[in-house]
Amino acid sequence: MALKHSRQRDMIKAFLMGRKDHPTADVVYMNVRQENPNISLGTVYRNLTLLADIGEIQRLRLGDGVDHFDADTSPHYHFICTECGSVIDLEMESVEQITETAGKYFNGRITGHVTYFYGTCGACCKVLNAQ
Amino acid sequence: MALKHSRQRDMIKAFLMGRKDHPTADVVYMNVRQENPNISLGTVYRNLTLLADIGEIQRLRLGDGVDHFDADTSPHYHFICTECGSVIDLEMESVEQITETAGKYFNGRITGHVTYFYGTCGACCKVLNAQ
DNA sequence: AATGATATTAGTAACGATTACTGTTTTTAA
DNA sequence: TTAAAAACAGTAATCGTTACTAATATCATT
Repeated sequence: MALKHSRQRDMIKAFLMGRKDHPTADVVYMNVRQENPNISLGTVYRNLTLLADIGEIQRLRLGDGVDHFDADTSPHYHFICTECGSVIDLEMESVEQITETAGKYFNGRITGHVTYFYGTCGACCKVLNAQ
Repeated sequence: MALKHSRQRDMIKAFLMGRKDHPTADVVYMNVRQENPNISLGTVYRNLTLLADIGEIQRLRLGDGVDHFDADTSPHYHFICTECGSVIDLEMESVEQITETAGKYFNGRITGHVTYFYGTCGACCKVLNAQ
């Protein structure tokens, strides 16, 4: 099944690259539809999965029951605001030593870890302080 | 709404305490049903949510799209085998300094983090080596 | 022990996110 | 230009979970 070019896939990838938040499939659908009103939600899901499978985008499972997608495939950490739900990149280096530490306590093979941080984002902190 | 005693809730809690894997709601349902065939799946979900809300059990979102539950409420890390999907406790101390590190790179307030490790568990390593 | 207020239940319907299906349209190599 | 197959739009189905409702169980008060 050789990959064939698709205008829909290009639009989805381009949209994701233009965002630094981390949209869900539905948000991608809503936005890409403004440019191509005929695009199908299934097409969005299929291409997001395909792009994630070939490593051109990253799928984020942040525990809110909805998948988020990120065009930045470099390993980096995420922060989720418990007030507004926004997802923000953290510009910190990967803490790989945590994997090694975990390995000492485990008889299998640990190949990686997933970490996300939660709390209150800057904007929500302001709002809360103003109240 | 004062909490009232419920035999169903007791059974669910007791079942969870007897397991050191981390069953899903459906697994809890299947098992508790052997003792009480009339119990409803909704009752299982409602009580798992209630028990998690009052802190008697822990809800785990491990990124596989299904919630897992753990009667061990002490903060500890989990390992997920990418071969067989099993979830295993890691006996390592909490790495709280990762939250502080992240805080330096962020202008909001970070209150916690979620980390899970993945790789190949001991049993699956054996099987893979034997092949 | 009987009463009554209400928390909880079983059973089922509804929900939201995602995937699968199907007949049609695009892509692309020959 | 043609033809194989990848991708599509549209829709139905699936899956985990939550919401609803009438009946039942719990429990403090009599």
